[in-house]
Amino acid sequence: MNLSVTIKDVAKKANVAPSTVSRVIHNSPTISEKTKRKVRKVLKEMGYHMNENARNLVTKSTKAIGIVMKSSARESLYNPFFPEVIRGIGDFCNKEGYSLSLTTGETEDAIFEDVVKMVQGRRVDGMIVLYSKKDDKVVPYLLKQGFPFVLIGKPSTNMSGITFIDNDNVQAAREVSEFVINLGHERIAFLGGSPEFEVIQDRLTGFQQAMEQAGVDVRQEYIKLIPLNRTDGIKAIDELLELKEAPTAFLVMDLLLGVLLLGVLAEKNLKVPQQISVVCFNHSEFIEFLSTPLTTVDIHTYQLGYEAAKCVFDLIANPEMMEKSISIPTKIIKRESHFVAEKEIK
Amino acid sequence: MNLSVTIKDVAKKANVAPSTVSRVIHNSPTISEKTKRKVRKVLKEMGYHMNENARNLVTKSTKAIGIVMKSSARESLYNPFFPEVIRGIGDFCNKEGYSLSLTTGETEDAIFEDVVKMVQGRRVDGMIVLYSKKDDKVVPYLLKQGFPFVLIGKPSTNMSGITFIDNDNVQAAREVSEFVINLGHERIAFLGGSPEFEVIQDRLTGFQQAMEQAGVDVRQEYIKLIPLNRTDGIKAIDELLELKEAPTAFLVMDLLLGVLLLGVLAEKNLKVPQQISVVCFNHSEFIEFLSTPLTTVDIHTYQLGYEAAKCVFDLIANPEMMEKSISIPTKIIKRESHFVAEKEIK
DNA sequence: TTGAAAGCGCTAACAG
DNA sequence: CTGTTAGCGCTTTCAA
Repeated sequence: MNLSVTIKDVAKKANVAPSTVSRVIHNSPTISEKTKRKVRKVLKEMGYHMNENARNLVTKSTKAIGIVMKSSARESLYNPFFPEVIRGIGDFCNKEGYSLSLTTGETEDAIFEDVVKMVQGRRVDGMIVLYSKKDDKVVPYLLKQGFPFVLIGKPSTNMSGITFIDNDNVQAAREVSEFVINLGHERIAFLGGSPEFEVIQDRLTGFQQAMEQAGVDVRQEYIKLIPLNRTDGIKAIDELLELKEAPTAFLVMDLLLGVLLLGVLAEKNLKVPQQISVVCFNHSEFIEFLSTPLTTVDIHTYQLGYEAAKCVFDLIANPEMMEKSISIPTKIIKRESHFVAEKEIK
Repeated sequence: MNLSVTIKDVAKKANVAPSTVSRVIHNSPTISEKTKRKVRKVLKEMGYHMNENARNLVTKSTKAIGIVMKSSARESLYNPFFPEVIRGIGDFCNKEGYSLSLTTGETEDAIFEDVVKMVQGRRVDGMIVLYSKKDDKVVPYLLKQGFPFVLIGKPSTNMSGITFIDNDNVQAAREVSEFVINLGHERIAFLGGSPEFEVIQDRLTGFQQAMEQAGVDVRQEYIKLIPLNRTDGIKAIDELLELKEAPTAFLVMDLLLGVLLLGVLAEKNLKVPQQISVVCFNHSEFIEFLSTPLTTVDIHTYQLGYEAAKCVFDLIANPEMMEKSISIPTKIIKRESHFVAEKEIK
């Protein structure tokens, strides 16, 4: 391992004071071009590189931002949200010369400990919390510490002072519902997602609003709020399809449930889009690999991450900044997973 | 923001020397229980927390390990490898009280810069490189620096002194080929993966070995080495299916290609497993959501990450350690995506 | 325009 | 068993 070259070493070799070397590194305007050239030469010759720890110690900044993952990274396994959002955050941080630090805990408590370590240990300048969960300790802690952080998602009720980035899920669901309604559908199913997530509540609201406005009844038996797994998914789908008046269209809350649905429909020989329309939240390039061209709602995960990073930087630069919330628009990516129902055709 | 409590503050309040506080924190046996109790009380009262930067500066360790991502995190987007391997690494690091630091660059050069910053800036104690690519600068750099690192994958040719973790892909492919051959298949296709990846070469070798040993001809037109995307995938699959003697079994190198294949087969009304057998590398829990029960090869991505982390810790603890390589076994997860061909039935 | 000196918060000899 | 002292490598007044 290369013995490390310090500012002192460089200073000695260049016949200047350490402080001068420091100034050259920071390109201070008070240093003559001549010395700068001289010092830079030695810097290069000796292969100098900054010891970030020393710098951080004195500047009290770390050039790193922390990312709080959902308890159990496992949950992120299924869908591309995690890598996509990291990519967004990473891109912005990279531009600013910042690095990323992840929590590694698996349980809620372990993650909380990670966060405390990052914050109190001054390992990061700011944090991005990748989830929003009720009764979670992380956000309240960060809030109490006055530590700069941004939440991706919607803060749970009655918390203020939080800057967050989210989609307008009410609006997105309304739009997509209108789209399906305008195709002529009236028997529309709302499939998937645990009701405890804000996201699902919002989308449900949007769905109901659209239905109401169109004067179409929302039938409770068409609404299936279920956890994201095969068993519950199959069960819900079967129940829906066995209804005397089975739905003609499905609003699916997650791509994986969409895949599941397509499988079941294929088994039952129900053709998409000829017999059933399907629209699915959380677009991913993955859908290109499916044989059925699925219409999806793109929530722009990358943007979510990118904007979150941006906000955290603003917050770091100006800690007294008012909290704000940013809404990332969603977009319907239309493919042929739906048909124009009779009502419309006539 | 909480003004930070330092060891000095605590020392003053507890009427001891800073070094004593430090010793208490590290639970040094040379401190009397009495002082320990006293100091610990003050520690708690004042909400003391270590400043890691200061500690790192003097101990020259960082309690963090760096992860080098593939250029373009985008590539990792499609499959669960990335989150899974991170989970494995993270679990181990968490046990050791280490945190993770990710490269954020998108281009090869940017990533290289990130690595240099991490290494020279002493931001991490060791690194894990998540890919193995020919002509990549990262591994040679780490090697030259004598910096502790572990490679996930197989080092490109003629590099020694590298500790790496990999699957035995030759063996895995041989096994899975034997499995398919034993089902009675002779027209077996090998689908997918750019030939420039070691992984693909190894699997191809294993496939050929198994075929040879079984005395079955390997037909070149059954081997399709293609990049992982819809267009090329569809093209290759179509070509295979249009052969006068189309394959009766497919060895697919990636889950996504498997999904694509299932779609095409369904469209052509070819039943899996009744008419065609499919075996797919890179198992993921995702396959539970597919309607066709696909037989897959589990490469144990989590383990790959976990073992890599372990190795890096060994290397950090003992830098002079001989390089070694660890092979993570693979496992065939049998489902019903294959049939027993006539040869066997008779 | 540059240098000297102090100190960031911590650890680690070395005394006592 | 505990205190004193001297840095780790860097930045930053303050003086010159």
